[in-house]
Amino acid sequence: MSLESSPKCKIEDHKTVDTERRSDALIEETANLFNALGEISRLRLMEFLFDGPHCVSELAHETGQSMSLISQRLKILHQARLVNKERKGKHIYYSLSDEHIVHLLKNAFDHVDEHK
Amino acid sequence: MSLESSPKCKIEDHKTVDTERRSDALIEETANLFNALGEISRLRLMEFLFDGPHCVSELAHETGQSMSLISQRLKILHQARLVNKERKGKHIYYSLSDEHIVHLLKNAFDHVDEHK
DNA sequence: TAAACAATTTAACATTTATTTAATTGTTTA
DNA sequence: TAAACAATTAAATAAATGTTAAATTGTTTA
Repeated sequence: MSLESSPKCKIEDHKTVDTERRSDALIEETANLFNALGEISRLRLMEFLFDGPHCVSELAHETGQSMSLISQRLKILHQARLVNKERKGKHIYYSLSDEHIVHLLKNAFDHVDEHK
Repeated sequence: MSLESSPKCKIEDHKTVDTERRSDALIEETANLFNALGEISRLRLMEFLFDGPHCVSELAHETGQSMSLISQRLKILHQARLVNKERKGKHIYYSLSDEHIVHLLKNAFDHVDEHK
């Protein structure tokens, strides 16, 4: 932090309410969840999964993109625990992790849609 | 897309449900909202704002970071319509844009907290 | 209106992230 | 078990993003 841009106003100016702060770990994981959703192509993948489970080749086919790309995107969503992964024979099926996530996504879409 | 990694499985393999897709604009704006929340420092700022409106110098003071940095982060949150901005004298007060957003954030924190 | 204060902007740099292509791993089936 | 298929990984590059420091804008007050 530069000294120049440090605020000089008196602490008394501000009524510091000082509500309980969440742990660094919680903030970090939640930021990671949002970050995974914060990219158009990955968010589209999540939207595809509203229908139910899809395998990688299916999503690649539907979006017209390479399996490699889809797989890498799904990996990020999986690491953020936004999707589940289950192998059935040759295919690996991905699905939205739970109803909590479905709710969160629909909420966000609705919010943005209302504010247009 | 490379030809090599293009899926070769037959379309008949996949039961394409083909649910209505959201517009590119809606997906883009929603991704932008999530993206703004998808960074630790910005998410912390949002958490500070649970208390109520805070001005830039206040947030800089509370976080021990430069006003420039805080201002730039708030700008991103503001462009994503996550916070409102109101000048009162020398200070500009930022606040969470609405209850929708408060709800969305608390939801996400709860979800991540449960899955630990 | 000049000085002081609060916030923003700009430009440079460092870091992170997305995409492409090719190689590799794991599973099924002939 | 070899060939075919589905998915993942790795490495290289290109693009986007976060931070720092300095300059600038806008508001108040002496």
